[in-house]
Amino acid sequence: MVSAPSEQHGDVRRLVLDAAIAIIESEGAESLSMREVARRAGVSHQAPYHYFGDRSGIFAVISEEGFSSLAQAFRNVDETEMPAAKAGFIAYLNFARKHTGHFRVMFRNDICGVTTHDLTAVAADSAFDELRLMVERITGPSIDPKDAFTFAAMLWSLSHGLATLVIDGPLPNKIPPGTSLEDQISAVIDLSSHMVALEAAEKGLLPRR
Amino acid sequence: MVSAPSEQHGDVRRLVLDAAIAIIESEGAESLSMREVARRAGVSHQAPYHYFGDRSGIFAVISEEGFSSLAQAFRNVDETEMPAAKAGFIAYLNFARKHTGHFRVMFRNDICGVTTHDLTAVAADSAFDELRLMVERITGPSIDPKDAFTFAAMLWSLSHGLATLVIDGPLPNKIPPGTSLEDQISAVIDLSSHMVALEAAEKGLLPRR
DNA sequence: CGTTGTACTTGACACTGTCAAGTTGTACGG
DNA sequence: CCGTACAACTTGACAGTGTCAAGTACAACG
Repeated sequence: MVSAPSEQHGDVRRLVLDAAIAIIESEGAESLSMREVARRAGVSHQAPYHYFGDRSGIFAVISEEGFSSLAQAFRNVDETEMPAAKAGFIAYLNFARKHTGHFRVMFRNDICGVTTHDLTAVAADSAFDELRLMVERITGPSIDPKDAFTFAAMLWSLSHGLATLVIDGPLPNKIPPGTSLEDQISAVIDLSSHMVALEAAEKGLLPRR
Repeated sequence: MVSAPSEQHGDVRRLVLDAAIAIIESEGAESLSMREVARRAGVSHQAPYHYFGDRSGIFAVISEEGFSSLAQAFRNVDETEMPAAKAGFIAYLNFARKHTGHFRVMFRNDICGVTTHDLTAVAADSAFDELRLMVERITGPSIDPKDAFTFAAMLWSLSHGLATLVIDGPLPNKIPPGTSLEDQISAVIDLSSHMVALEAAEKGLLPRR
């Protein structure tokens, strides 16, 4: 019979996973080597292979963890202090900056295979469902489901694009003199949430409050 | 004295570059190997190294090409038939879908080093400048430069997020039953450009026409 | 003809992902 | 207490990879 994972078991697995995430955070997903991961975790070069099957397996688990964590972040969004859209943007960007290792992997079908690994796909789905719930909180529940999907996709695009450009893209190199990156980011977020509110209002969708 | 590159020179270089782009397009940037590139181009395993220095060098050149090409795409945007914002979104998405090999590399600092390779950085800058010019065409020239930057960053985020999600992200797996991916994409684009127009109008920035 | 430089090629090395086969420990049925 | 079974690893081997170093072929120039 299969026994529950022992502490040791969980330890090594976690150790390996954290080593991988740390490498991705500092070096990028490209230069992650299973053997280097093993070295940092203090185990043999085959231990990671034992837990994750192959290289794409470890990426898949990181991706799954990331999507679950993102869904949780959406769930925790507190829209009492500011418009839901703004809170959502901030939550998304914070997630990307805090969990850069995860974030870099989550949207890379070529290495983690959202389509091929079932658990990852499920986690990604639940994150998107959470986003759709947030849209309903922005627009009210009267919105047509198809419009809600479109709205959610738009919000996701906006959040995701901003986060990607900030983390890996050329945007930080281009801030005009006299302003800081943080200033620019919050300016973009303010502009975006204002714009979203305008759109919702024009559609007759009242932001609840 | 340095002679102009001979035909042969350009041929091999182009051959190598195109082989690399083709591999990235079909397999992703992760699994690009210099030796496989060389094999496909029919040269020795060191020929690519000769032209591009190292692996990151070939990515840098592809990235540079991509940004130049993107700048050109912005320049070619024809806003006589539809609002400039909408035309811009479509141009961006078309670029990403048509030049997927380039696009996958352009926003990956970890492998191509926008910050480290000067030519790439210059090309990225000129693409962003082109985008800012487009913003002025949307809002009119009266806009404050700082606001123009924020506006441009927002537009870039929106375009980039959508393109990324469509190409590599989980969005295509999530289209609701009864609609096609193309339908959803154009719905998101319509929503986005409508929203941008609202924002511009509210700011008193008239879309010229 | 000799030199110089470009455009490559051949050879070597340490490192990588992965397959195959061991080893260790531990839980459990008898 | 013994045997067996299975998880949790380790050790060993192999083809493939990026990159350094050293060659070769050949055109241009003096």
